[in-house]
Amino acid sequence: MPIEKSDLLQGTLDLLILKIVALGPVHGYGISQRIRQISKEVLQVQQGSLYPALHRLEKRGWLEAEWGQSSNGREAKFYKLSAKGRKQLASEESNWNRLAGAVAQILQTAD
Amino acid sequence: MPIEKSDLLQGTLDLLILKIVALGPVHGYGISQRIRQISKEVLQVQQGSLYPALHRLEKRGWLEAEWGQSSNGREAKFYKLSAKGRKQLASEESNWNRLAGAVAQILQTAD
DNA sequence: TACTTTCTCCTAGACATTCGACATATATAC
DNA sequence: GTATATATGTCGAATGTCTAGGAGAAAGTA
Repeated sequence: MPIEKSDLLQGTLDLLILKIVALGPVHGYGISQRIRQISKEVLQVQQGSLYPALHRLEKRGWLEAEWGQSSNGREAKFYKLSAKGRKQLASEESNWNRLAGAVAQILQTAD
Repeated sequence: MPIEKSDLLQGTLDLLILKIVALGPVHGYGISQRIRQISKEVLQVQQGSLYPALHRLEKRGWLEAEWGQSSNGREAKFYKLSAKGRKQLASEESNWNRLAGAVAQILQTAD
């Protein structure tokens, strides 16, 4: 019964989405599945977080959306990275490394 | 001129504070200094984040506070970890490792 | 046929956290 | 006497995430 903490590290959702989309066009539902799979069920995006995030990223010009057909013939909105999005991803990735590295430093202070 | 992103990874502030306090009694101002120093200026806690966080952690019973004198003779509120706080730190630390590891996995997906 | 699950999109409201700006006071250095 | 560093705090706005809903179409099961 230990309370399971949140399914994400706050503030990393945009980064995760950009990274997944960078691998090739995907629809929203597919993004959430891939995040779960690649992270071996550790990370999990709720739909109420996912779709607002996608709209946010699209509005900022980092993602471009287009309706198409998913692998089983259903309508789905596919996202791909824009040039701006690629830059943003690089920036967020290095920022993550900087900050996560710094947190690691603090956690490693001998005690 | 690239916009400097935030000074913290959202959601890690409690963990950082607990970890610093675990090293020995400190006052709030000292906590923010140590976080900055150990992280080599990468992480920085704003006062508007720090004090509410300290009160929050105290209210939850993870920190205990006591007024005393800082090294230069001024009044300062010193915090130390409670037993509950030690457990919480352990839990947050392992949670961080889990989640940060999962993020790393996603960032390492070959592309 | 009817029922359930899976896939796919979406929004609204509540909640917690963080930030920027402000307010206050003492000690030290110039 | 004026500025800087030390020290604590509050308030309001902005942001992001979650819970809890709603919707429909396809596919699998009874």
